Amino acid sequence: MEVNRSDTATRILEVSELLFVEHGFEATSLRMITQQAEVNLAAVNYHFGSKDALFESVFMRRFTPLISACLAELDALEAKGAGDSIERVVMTFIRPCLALSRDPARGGALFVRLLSRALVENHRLLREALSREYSEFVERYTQAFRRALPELGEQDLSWRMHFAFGLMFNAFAGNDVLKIFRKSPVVTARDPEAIVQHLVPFVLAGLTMPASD
Amino acid sequence: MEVNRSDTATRILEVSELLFVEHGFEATSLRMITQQAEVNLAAVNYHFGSKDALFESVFMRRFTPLISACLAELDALEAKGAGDSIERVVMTFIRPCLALSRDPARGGALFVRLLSRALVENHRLLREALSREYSEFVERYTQAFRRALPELGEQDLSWRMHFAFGLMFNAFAGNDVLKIFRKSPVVTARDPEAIVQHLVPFVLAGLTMPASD
DNA sequence: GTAAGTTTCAAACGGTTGTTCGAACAATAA
DNA sequence: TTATTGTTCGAACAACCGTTTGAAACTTAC
Repeated sequence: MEVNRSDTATRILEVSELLFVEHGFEATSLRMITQQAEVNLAAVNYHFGSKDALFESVFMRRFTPLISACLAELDALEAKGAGDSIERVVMTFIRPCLALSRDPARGGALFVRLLSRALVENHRLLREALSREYSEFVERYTQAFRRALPELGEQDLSWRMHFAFGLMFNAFAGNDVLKIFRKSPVVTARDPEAIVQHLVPFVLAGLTMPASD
Repeated sequence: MEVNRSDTATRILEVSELLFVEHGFEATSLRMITQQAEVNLAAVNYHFGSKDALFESVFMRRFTPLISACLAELDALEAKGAGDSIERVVMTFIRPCLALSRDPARGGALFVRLLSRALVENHRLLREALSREYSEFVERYTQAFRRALPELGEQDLSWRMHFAFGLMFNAFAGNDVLKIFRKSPVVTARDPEAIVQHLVPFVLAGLTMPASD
């Protein structure tokens, strides 16, 4: 039956998202997942086929809409002829991330951490899928950045995009490298709006400084 | 005998460093390590006690000297009265990282990736050890940044340090989030000097922009 | 009602995990 | 030399892994 199927499957998806973020893919066993989701052990293989396929489902469920939202914002910006404002281009990426972080079910916020983890872990299950299906994302943003920062050479442009996206991904993922060294985090507030309020000027300062080459 | 012991133990350490970076802690089995290091399976438990303890040894072997080197540079800078130059303060962190990245045995460069992985994975084996023994690191740099950027409020200062260190850690770890989306990396050169050349101005731009609060 | 199709369930599969053990070996010291 | 200590080795341990299976339970359609 459709309702039950969906019920079990999405319960698995949600618990998996939580556990994958908390312990990582390898350290999360199907038994941990199915116990916490209160479903039978065999349910994962029945509904998703394998643990690997489950991970892809968990990931893509959030990732595809996020990428689409960013590109849609970029489309809209360029349509109204405001594509040469670097701040606005940056915001087309920030806003969908912000929306995810605000997800009332908290699943979205979790996912940003999963995304960041998957990227630095260079996950074997995602390497092909990402470069195959989402190279458009990078191409589009490279174009957009080039247009909004016309005074930069290709070298400068590459480096600054590299730093800017790394910074933004990590900021939303809440990867506070300093927090880990001491008991109380440097920044107590995890409020996504507060992040953006400080993150955007920082990123823009780096992006708009005078060209080096 | 001392030579043999060290030989086996350090061979384990070096292979582990490589495999932990490549596959992660959980996905690296003792059998993979001992096979590649050409030592007996039981050698790990004999020399290190457990897989967990091995990880701590692998990590601390590089981490402790790195932190010490940074603090020594900071000491030297303040001793010669140049502590109010934010660029020089930043460089006291950059230079030891750079030295690690240039390690001819390549172990150092690998470690920076391991460090970054461990930080975003928030490794259970490191959480306590780091905040227990290395809070001095954060304290010292917070002081140094506060002195070099006196016009900033505490809020601004926290955020900017948060962004700056996240950026620097990721840059040295070579976590190119854009690279993953397409076949050829945005930045082909992995040359540490080239990284620094572009990284430092970017970080300084964010750190020195006008205060927001 | 019966039949067909879908989903759940307990149990087991073969394989791998980290760890332990005691014997074998090597090296040092008396 | 013998005794002692530190190290290596193969074999085994119990526990856990992802996956499969076939029967039970349930839902839907006729």
